[in-house]
Amino acid sequence: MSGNKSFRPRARLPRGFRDRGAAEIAAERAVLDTIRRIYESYGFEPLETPSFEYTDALGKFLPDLDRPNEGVFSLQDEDGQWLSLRYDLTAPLARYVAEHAQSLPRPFRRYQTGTVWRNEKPGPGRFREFTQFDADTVGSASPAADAELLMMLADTLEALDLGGDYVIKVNSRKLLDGVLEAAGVGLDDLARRGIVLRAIDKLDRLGLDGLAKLLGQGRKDESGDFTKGANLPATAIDAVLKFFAANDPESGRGGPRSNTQILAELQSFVGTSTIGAAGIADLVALNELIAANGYADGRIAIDPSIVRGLDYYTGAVFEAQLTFPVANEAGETVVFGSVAGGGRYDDLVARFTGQAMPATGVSIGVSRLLTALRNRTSAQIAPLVVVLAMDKAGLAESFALVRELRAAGIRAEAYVGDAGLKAQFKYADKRGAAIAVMEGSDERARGEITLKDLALGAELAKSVESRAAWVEGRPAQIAVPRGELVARVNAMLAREG
RNA sequence: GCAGCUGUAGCUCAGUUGGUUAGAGCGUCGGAUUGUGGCUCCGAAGGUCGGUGGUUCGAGUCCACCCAGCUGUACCA
Repeated sequence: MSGNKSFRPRARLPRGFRDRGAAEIAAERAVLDTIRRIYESYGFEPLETPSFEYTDALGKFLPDLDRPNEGVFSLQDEDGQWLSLRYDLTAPLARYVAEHAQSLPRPFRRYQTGTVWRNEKPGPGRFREFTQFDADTVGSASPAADAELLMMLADTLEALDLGGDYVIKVNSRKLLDGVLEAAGVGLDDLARRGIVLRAIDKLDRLGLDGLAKLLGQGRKDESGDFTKGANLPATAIDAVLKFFAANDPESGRGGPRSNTQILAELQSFVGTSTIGAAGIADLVALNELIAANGYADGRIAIDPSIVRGLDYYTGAVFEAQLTFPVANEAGETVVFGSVAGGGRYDDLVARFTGQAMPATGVSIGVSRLLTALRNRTSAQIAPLVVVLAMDKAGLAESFALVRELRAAGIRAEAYVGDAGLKAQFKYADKRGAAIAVMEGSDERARGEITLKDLALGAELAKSVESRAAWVEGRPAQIAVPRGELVARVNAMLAREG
């Protein structure tokens, strides 16, 4: 590289990764603070774990290959062991609990936020590096633990001003297993079960027709790509389709139906399946709790078509979807996944310990949520005062001025560039500064400073016609005694609101 | 991975049936104005026309392959 003088690296970002500026950071902080406030009010306590874990602890080794799955970013440690960047916060939690089970209270309820990484193809609202905010309850098999998380998620989304713009859909993997069992798909037929579950997951996009094809021979999409089907017998396909036709919460018999109505009709579809009956019992218990607390008003809705991709889920599964269309930078409406999800993963800790340890959790996709809200929210940033550099003699005094302002709790900076005054004003504009402070030789001689209200000045500039008048008039600026700096700045900021 | 669409200045785009030196707006920088943001005027910088090969007297324009981006789809262990 150094041998080739003409080489210049192209300044560019790896795909799926993003730079984030002041506005987005402020917006994310606001969201994180809100979520944290709600989670803490529920009594969850914080936990942090490292970005890297041993790949086997994440369960990301390819079967029969001494190599991590491509979906995680991995590297080999000096001793040859594989490390991977965490792809969610749940697997590290399972490792943590397995490592410290003896000393933790049970149920153990913790929250955690942080960056996770997935080496996948990026898309709308899908990044290779993003922020999640999780809460989990480990050590309780009770539907009360799931219900609590659902209600807390609803409270959180409300606190994020999403009231009326989301729905949390709940299902149970046990229920799905029961339906499949009743339809003749054995629980041990993992490959076929996977295909069927993935097909069900696409019901909202493909409809019953698409689902029927995926359960049978397969389906060709508009682009001509063929997706292999599950090759179920016709009777099984009928049974599954009937189940979803009857339990579509949207279209079923004219409008959305209540959780109780849906639950009442589930029984006939699981037949004699024990696991199916258990799934229904879980959902009934869960619904009683949320209904008694007023959350079954459409915010939390039973929806038997919710599956979730991760295969470690064992019981309740849920996801929060936004109910308004999301547009990309080009203004096109785009297919946008759920902004939060979760469920019960009763076997994840036992992977390490061999001891049963039921657990359930929820995860908010903070990055995706921020993308969806991009055009709806703008976080407030404290106003900025810039002290301009008039001449070298005043530099030390500039720093004295900003120190005074900061001591009074005002965000202030001294201009440290070397451009002329005109450029300094442009700089202050670009920074979005509220006030510029000037103390040149004229002011010093009189023991004064000059304050300029930049927002007001910009307003007044619209009605100024000649440059001479604009310069001479010096709109929106006043000379005040040096000693009144803080008081006058505060007064000016107060006027801005 | 599969498919469709799109690649021309920092950004948004124009560029005729292939024809001199590839343009505009915005933005950037400088000046008019050596201590005042806006408006106006003047000037400047900024381009491997995504890449390679081909057709042609001549290619930003036509052809082939490749690359990248977007969107959808698949996969997401």
